[in-house]
Amino acid sequence: MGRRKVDMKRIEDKHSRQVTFSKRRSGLMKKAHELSVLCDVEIGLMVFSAHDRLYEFSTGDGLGKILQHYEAHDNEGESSDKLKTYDTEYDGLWANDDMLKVMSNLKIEELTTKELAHLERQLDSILKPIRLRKTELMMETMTTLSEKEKQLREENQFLENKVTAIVGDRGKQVQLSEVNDHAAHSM
Amino acid sequence: MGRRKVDMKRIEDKHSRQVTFSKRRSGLMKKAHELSVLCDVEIGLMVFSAHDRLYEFSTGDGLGKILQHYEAHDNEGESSDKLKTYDTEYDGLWANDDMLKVMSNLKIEELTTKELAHLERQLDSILKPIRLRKTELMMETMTTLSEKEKQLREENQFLENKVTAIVGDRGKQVQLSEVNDHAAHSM
DNA sequence: GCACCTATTTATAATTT
DNA sequence: TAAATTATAAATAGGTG
Repeated sequence: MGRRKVDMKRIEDKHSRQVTFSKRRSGLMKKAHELSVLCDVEIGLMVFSAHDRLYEFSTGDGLGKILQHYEAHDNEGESSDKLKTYDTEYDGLWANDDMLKVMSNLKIEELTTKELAHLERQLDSILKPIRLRKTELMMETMTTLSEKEKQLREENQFLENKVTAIVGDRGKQVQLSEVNDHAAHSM
Repeated sequence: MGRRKVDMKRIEDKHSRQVTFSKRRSGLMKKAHELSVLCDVEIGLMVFSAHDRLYEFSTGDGLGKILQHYEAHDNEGESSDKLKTYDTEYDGLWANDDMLKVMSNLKIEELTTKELAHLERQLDSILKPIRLRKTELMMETMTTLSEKEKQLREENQFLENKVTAIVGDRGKQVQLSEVNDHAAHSM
């Protein structure tokens, strides 16, 4: 349903895939919601991004209920209870901007495995754009310097030609060695 | 998407509701399947009809795997939207790496905590020297370019002085504008 | 109910801003 | 880069057999 028909196979272009994932994911959530409302049925939907982020939709108050329903439905119900507990108490804990402040006051030793895992993901998320930005800036600097170098080389060439034109070839030989001596001093 | 727009509320007519349920349910399943294929992601979807009949869709071999994934996931899908923005930055992290091959053959879900910890340490120790080396190389390049720039500036200055000394101040003015025109062309 | 039809609405791929 | 726009593909409401 777009400008053109799309092959039903993995989208190879990374960027397109991400964009499509975002659009179709929300489209799917919307449709799930509509079905649940129009037909008054229970629905549970979970989508894991390629990098394991969870996006979910469910009727009622959370997938938990739906999962219980599912398991009650006895589909060879596996999934031992030991992993079943998931707490919502940390939701929104990091939503504010003062994360750094909170972080610096945390006593790592006192955190649970779950909290540490959460923390680790958060830190990685923060670190990534910082590193990208650093690389970006360095790339920019290098490009600028390269251009400057090119320009200076050309000015240099132009001036050399000027000198050659004025004093002739013999004079140029002398000058070039003088230039090199001069330059060597500045290193 | 039909002969007319439909209110987003429970369809009261039993027959219409059933028909719509059937049509939209398969539409939803299809969309879930498409998303999973196009974007290469894991999806679990369960729909319970009004009469408690289960309709499900899932990638891989069954909802069981997806549910385990979900339950192991400590339900962080609801947390900080701000950080979710950076999701895309992870794309391609392994993209052009031999590591990708190794990784894709691993069944992460089947590894023990100890094995995962080991893997993590290994990855970290691989990542660190790569990053250090990259920074090192970029620093080196920038330093070299800076030095080259400095040297060229000095040669340039020297040549300019030479020209000035030979043709005098009036000639120099003319030449400098010529130089600038010349340089402008190279940008 | 199911399969097909088709006028319309909706979703979305590509493009623009 | 992301948000908005646009052109087109796809889903589907209401109907028919």
